[in-house]
Amino acid sequence: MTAGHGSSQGLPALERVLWLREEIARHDYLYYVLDAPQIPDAAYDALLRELGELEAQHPDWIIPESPTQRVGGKASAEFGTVIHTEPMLSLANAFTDDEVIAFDRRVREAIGENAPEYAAELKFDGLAVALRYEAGTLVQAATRGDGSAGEDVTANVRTIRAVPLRLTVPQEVAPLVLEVRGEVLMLRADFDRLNARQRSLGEREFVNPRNAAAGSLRQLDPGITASRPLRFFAYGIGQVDPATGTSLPQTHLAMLNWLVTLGLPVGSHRRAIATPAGLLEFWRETLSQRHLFPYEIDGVVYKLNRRDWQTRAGWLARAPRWAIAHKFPAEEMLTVLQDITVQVGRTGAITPVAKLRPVFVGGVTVSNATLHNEDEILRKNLWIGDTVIVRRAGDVIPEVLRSLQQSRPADARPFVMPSHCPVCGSSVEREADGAIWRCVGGLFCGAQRRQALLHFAQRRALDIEGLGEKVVDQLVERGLVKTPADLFRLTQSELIPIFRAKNPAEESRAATNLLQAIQAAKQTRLERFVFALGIRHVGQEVARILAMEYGDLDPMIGEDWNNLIVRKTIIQKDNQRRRNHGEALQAVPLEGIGTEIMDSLGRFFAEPHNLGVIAALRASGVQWPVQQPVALSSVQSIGQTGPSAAGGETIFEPLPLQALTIVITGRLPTLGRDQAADMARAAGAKVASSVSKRTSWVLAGEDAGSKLPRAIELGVPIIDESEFLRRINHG
DNA sequence: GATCCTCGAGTTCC
DNA sequence: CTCGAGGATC
Repeated sequence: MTAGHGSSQGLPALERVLWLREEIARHDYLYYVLDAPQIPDAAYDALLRELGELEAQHPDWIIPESPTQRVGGKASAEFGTVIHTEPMLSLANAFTDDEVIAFDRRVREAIGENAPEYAAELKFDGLAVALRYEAGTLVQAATRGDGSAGEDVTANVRTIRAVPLRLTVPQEVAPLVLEVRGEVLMLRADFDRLNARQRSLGEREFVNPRNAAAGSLRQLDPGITASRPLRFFAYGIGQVDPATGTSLPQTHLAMLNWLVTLGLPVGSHRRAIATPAGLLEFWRETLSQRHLFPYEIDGVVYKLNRRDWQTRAGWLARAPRWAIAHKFPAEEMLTVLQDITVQVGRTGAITPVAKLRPVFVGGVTVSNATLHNEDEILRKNLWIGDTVIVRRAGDVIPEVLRSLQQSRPADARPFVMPSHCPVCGSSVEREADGAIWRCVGGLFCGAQRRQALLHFAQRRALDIEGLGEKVVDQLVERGLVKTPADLFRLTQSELIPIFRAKNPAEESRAATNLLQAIQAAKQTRLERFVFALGIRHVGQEVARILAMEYGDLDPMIGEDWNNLIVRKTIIQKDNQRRRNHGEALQAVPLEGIGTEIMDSLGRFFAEPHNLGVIAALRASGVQWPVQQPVALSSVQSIGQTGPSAAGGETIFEPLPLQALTIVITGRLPTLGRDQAADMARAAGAKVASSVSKRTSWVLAGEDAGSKLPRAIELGVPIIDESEFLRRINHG
């Protein structure tokens, strides 16, 4: 009879707790993995409640893997960073049958096998995450981030009931380390219910299940995540310990089956396919069933099934060569073209814009779409009032494809290009055979002045942080700013009313910040300044060439541009002759800058108003380091025809990327794209903006666009950032 | 004059 | 990202 209180009552209770935990995990498995629940939700909730009550009586029995511990955890100030030991790669995309057939051909060539088998599965439209299990217990969850490092979302992922906190194998035989990769998403039905709840609470609704899932997973308070109905589906593995690695299933599909046995949900629509025709058939079949799946999918994925062949096929920059995502076509929707308005751009270009009855397409609501120019409207035969087909081209920009002529209403009317600028009333003109109408108002036109200011302040120009559309509109409206030079005369008291806020301290802080940003922008570089001026045909590239060749602004202003046009034309004609005769060529001034651009420069610098603005800017303290003019044109390729540099007193150390032309695409893991471009140029390379057969190689990062398939098509080598850095450092 | 390669300019939604 | 147009070359 000694103190039996704890043990006599405790032991059966402990057994009950252990049994409840196992039972709940079993029902989670039945529900989320096998999609075959055996008990009603109410019975499941009763089990969970009973467990909670027992644990409340015996807090020392609580373990982190208990299903009651999914909810809760405390909110954090920010997410930690997780480095992915094995980078989380993205997949190359295919949009057409031909691209899939080309993929199959490349795979067969790469592995030297004629009839490889593929695993075909769904491409979930959610967020990629990596789950790390150690000895069978979930220890960490991370988002993909940029592929090499993501955010630590462990507390949030633990609340997702489809994610097992323990793998369903005895601890002794569980893998030491197993990183499971998959997608977190929200079912369409759950999404609808969540939005209904948000509506009734007066909270903001989510635009689509993907955004809802992303927003829910990135909550700093895991309690909120717990209240959101998230799901998880595994589709692959990342890091594993060496022992597990050697005993993994041999094929991708077998590995997915193995993940199921570990208690992980895997999409059920998957199969082995032997031929490219079979892949295309799978795609068509899945597309036709798209709306039967309870979640959103944006395509299907094909992977080489045998894992040893995957290794043999290898990796290409940041995507595996042995897998491809075959995307579904952009969704097309019908809506009404309610009106066509026009916008006035920086150069006065009048651009017609379609005003659409808002339509939900490709995951967002679209109400505007550019129509490019008048000819485009005529070509597509669009009338105001027409029913039109809209889609999101690529993955972002809305596009009006065509109108349904048969349903044109009686009161439909054609678009008429306005004869006068809608903003300033100046006349609107179009060059002889140009496609674009322009307002001739120049800086008299408010729209052009506004755009000129925005251009001046933009990141690639003087980079004035905080000077965006709203502020510029206010400044122009209040008559505080007419030219860029006026920006540097602004005072604190003038700015305060612009940042009208409830709290006066906020106002003055915002004003101070803007003044500081303007102050900081005074110290700039010549190429930025020349670009910022907004001279017609002078973009970043031309501004760079000019800055290099002239070293300072005054020689540009002083240049006799009309004369240079004539001189350059003569030299080019003469070079033409020399080329035919095999003679050495003369250096051409300002390579890449022809008659039109020079004419534009000449007219800009001849305008007293422009010179006045430039003078005022410099007087306000805008300055740049003056460089030694570099005669770019004299060192470029023309000298190579003969053995010219024979005598050789001056031996130039060749730069590591000398004479290469490279193209940069996608998001690089550590470098900014501009940063990488500067490094490449410093190393002697030319950085081009599009891929051609003359491109030496393409530096590709995450989410590379159309340049990557183009590079593959042209057989241009593709490298990633680390290889890029190696080449820069070691030549 | 034709062709290929680039760059400039404009753009949507959150 | 896409289209239009400038520039170089044959």
